[in-house]
Amino acid sequence: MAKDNKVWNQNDAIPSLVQSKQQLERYGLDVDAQAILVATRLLAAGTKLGHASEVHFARFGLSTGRYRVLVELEDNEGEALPSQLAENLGVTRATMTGLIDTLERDGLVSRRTSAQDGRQRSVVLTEEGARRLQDMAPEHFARLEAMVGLLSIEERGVFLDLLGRVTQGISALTDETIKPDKPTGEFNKKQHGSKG
Amino acid sequence: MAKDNKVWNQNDAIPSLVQSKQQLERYGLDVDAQAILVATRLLAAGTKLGHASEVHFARFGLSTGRYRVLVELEDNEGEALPSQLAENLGVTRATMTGLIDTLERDGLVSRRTSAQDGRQRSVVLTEEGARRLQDMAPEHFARLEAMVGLLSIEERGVFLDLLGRVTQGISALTDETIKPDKPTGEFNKKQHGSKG
DNA sequence: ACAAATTAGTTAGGTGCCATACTATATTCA
DNA sequence: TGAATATAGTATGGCACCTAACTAATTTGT
Repeated sequence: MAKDNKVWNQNDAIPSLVQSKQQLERYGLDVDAQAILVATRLLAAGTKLGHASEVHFARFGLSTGRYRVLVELEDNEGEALPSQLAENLGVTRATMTGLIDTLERDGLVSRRTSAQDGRQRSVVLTEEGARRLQDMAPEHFARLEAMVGLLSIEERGVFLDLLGRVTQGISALTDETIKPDKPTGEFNKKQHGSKG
Repeated sequence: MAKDNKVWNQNDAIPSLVQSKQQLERYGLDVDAQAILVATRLLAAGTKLGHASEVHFARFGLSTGRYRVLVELEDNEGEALPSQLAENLGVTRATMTGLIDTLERDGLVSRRTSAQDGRQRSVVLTEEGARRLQDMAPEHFARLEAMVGLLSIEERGVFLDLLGRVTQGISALTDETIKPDKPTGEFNKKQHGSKG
């Protein structure tokens, strides 16, 4: 039995160009292997990022979503409606309920019924919530900075540009139909707002 | 009722440089705002990617993890051990059990007890599993290609390089301690966020 | 005024993944 | 030989997030 020294990094599954080529060959597809490589690496990075983000915020007793709720509250002068928060964070109202539940249980936010509209229960950032943000900020931002520490200032700008376009491209995975490959405009996905 | 003409609804609000600056100012931190912006955008992209990936694979009755299991099996001539799969995919063995359970239930893989080692139960890609991969391949790879379609060939190369280094940097979020960053032989500042 | 429709928020149930602890088999060593 | 240990796989329980259905409050239509 092989006695590999498994270090157990998450480095394991970095897809290679050879793998992409093999796959495309296997299925008899005429697709640019490099594009597939970029996309596959991106997906792998996304998975890794998501996990790392949860690990990171868990250090401060938070999750990615709950942290974002706190920041969003702070950006809104400490108070916001659940529906607002849900929309701004891109999660469903049901998810927001769960996030707020936990935050409230931990004393980081509190719910307040609206006097004007009895259906609304606005969410308020508590002192402890604000303090949590303050306390975690140094380490949080230091780690974020370290994350891009392997890029030079210049490269960060380039990366930002490219990442922006790639992020737009993510919708190619979720769109109903496959769109023609043309790097010209941005398209609206499916509208979700009030009746269109 | 506010009827904003926000065209970017549903998607997470894209963090801006101004927001990063405001945050750093609010907490009194001396950190490069652009670095934070890049990191924050990256985290947002990661979240979006993870979700989009699940949506994408759900079209084919799979999840991201289950698809990766099938591909890994195909790369290993249709058979592999759960522990192998778990290590190669960077998930725990417990997670792999769950993935295999579902794949087996759907008839895409089957379990086979090993004659040599009674503890091992190797996983075999079934005909239907191979067919599933074949069937989904055209759309799958077309969507992947479309995802990076907003990047030119050259830009893809650049992006690949930068993404690789950023992916390495993700460990900055999960490491026990914050490591000093050494970009390309330059000391920016102290990485200890301690004020004063 | 009052039933119908709309809206805000919550509850219920499901998926994907993980950590911990457990069972069963194999190996090591006194 | 037999107990201790290591390994392979699994069961259990947890979190994050989702969709769909639900309750309560407001608005609308006649």
